[in-house]
Amino acid sequence: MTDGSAKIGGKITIKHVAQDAGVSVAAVSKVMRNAYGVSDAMREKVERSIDRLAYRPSTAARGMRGRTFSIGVLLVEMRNPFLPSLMDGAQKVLSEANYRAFMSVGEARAAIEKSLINAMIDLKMDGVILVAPRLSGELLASYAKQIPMVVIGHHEPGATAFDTVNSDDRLGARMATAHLIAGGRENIQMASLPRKNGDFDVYVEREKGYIEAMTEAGLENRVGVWRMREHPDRAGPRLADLLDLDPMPQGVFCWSDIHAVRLLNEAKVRGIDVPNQLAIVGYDNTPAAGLPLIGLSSIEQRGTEIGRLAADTLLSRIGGRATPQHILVEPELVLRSSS
Amino acid sequence: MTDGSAKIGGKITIKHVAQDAGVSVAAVSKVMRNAYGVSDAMREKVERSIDRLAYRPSTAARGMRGRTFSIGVLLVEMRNPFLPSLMDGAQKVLSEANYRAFMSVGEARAAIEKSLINAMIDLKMDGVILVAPRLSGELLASYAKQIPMVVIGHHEPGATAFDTVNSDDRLGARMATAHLIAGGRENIQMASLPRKNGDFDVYVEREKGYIEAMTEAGLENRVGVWRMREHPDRAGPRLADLLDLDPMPQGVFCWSDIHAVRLLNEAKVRGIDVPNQLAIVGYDNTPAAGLPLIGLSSIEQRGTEIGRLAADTLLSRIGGRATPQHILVEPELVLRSSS
DNA sequence: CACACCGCGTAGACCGTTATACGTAAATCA
DNA sequence: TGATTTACGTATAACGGTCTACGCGGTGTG
Repeated sequence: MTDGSAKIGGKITIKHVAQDAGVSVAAVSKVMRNAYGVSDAMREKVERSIDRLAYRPSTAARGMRGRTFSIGVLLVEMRNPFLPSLMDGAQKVLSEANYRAFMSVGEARAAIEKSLINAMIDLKMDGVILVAPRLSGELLASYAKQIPMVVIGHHEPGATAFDTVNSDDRLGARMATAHLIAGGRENIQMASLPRKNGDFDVYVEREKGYIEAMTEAGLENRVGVWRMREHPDRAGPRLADLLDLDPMPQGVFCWSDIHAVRLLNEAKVRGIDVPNQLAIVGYDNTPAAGLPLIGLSSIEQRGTEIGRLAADTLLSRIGGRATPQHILVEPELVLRSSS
Repeated sequence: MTDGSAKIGGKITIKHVAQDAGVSVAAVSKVMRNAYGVSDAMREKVERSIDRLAYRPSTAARGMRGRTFSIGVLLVEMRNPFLPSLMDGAQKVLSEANYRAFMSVGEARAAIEKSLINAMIDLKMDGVILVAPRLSGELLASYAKQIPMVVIGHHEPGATAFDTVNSDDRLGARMATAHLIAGGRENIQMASLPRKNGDFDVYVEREKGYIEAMTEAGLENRVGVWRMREHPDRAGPRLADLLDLDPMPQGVFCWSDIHAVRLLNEAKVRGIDVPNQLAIVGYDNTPAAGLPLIGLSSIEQRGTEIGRLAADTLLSRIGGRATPQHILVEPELVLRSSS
């Protein structure tokens, strides 16, 4: 009785339900969408049939006219330890609203990102959340015309076609830098990335915060942004070269924990006294930062909160909101032994 | 000419292409599926129209009769650092075959896993890859009847309805244990998990390997499997309690780096001499293991290879293969300072 | 020369749902 | 009581593809 009846004759469809309940197909559809014009008696009949037959509507067919209740999440790349908490927050909101999230990885390459967004549109997903996309703001806007969209990790408060949710990266960087300054340090460098085309990337915003904090402390002439190469085999300065500077910096603010952890390792291996000779603060408060052997001070972005807000924002955009929304989440400085 | 024509009148469909090329809708469909019965002349005409109009077929509509060229990947949870390399391998194969992968997270809860697999079926995805699902083999088999399926991290070589790809976890555990024994140690414990319902989980297989290696060395009476609680707030022994045993183990083989790294940290914090007083070997060779400050010996599963094989297997299953396939990938011991 | 066959292209049913238009009976109003 | 409205169901046209069946002109075969 609980199941088994569904097996014979392949997938069971809305027609079978209609037949079983002795009503029209349209009636069943109405019940499911709880549309206008169904009596309590009919609703009950239909609902009984639905779970007697263990009926599940085909999302694919649904997509041709109505909603699919699925939303796409485009991730830069999977290795970023910031993502799990972000997804936790988003999933919670989405699943409560009966939506399912499907993620894809863009590998930080624009061509792949484009093809994946297209694929999500073609699957008739109801909306997309993009995390730190490489695509230009212009291109994002053009996609946003085709599908409701929220972007995380992309600072473009002027965008009108889509919404954004971000950590207040500038504030976070200021907090980190100010903390290093408060420790009596003056020679403080920032480890960042080579400037790419986009002015909307998070590290750009963090650089601004670093510079602001230095300037406020009257250290504007000590500002130094160290743009390390991203891949070992590319050209450009290495992260570890920071330690060979003469004089060696008293403090380093890293745009990301990924690099901060590596720098901290290198420093300790070289026998540098952290934090007395060199203090380090990272960004993201990744799990590795919290390991006692590492003990890296870092900025907590509150990823779960960001994910939650992004999902909320997307749902309201799907619900019809047309006025853009750009949210900043206040970060937090987590102090450990590295500073 | 390059674009812009597509804008007016909404989404462009197969009809527009047919009209533009001056052929029937069926003809366009044939060209796209490169089905039998199209002349070179027609193929060319149609293809020109397709990219003149920047036409992309609706996956949703396609799903109602044919393939969607999308496959679903169900992940246990996102925090497992083994996943990115796995996905790298799978993505490569899939994208070469013109498939797109969409991931969802089951949060290690059976109910969520079920609902997500259903969602993937309802989206008419062409196949699914499950990573370390919590579902029983029986349930997996019933889903496998509805959709081509490959399971990773689930040792059930007797399964016929679906395929499996796994690291040879038993061998890996033997290698790790044998290495600890070769260092002259006899009191070697294994840190594992509480036994759950499934006998197919990877840690069960790793336990077998550990016991085999101990037995082969004549240490069968020294076998000790330490089942730590999974969450801090649950009942059961803590991981760190291993260090309070009297006598303290000379070596610990951890079923996963996640725990090995924590144990190593705890040991060093307590001032225990690693590896002389206590040697540790983990499993997964996660990025953290490779940090100089950590230096954890670990078993490399070769996730990329596993992902690659899983995708290959799935594609051949989609292609019609009916005979089950169960693949084991040989792991590798990576030695560092912890052992 | 009648016939089967092949290559190419089209017509149209079909997939499973949504949503609009419409019919009918009961309830409300003047 | 006749005229409107209201409530509830159904029929049916989309939606955007796939795929089977078939038509048609040209070739080879007996």
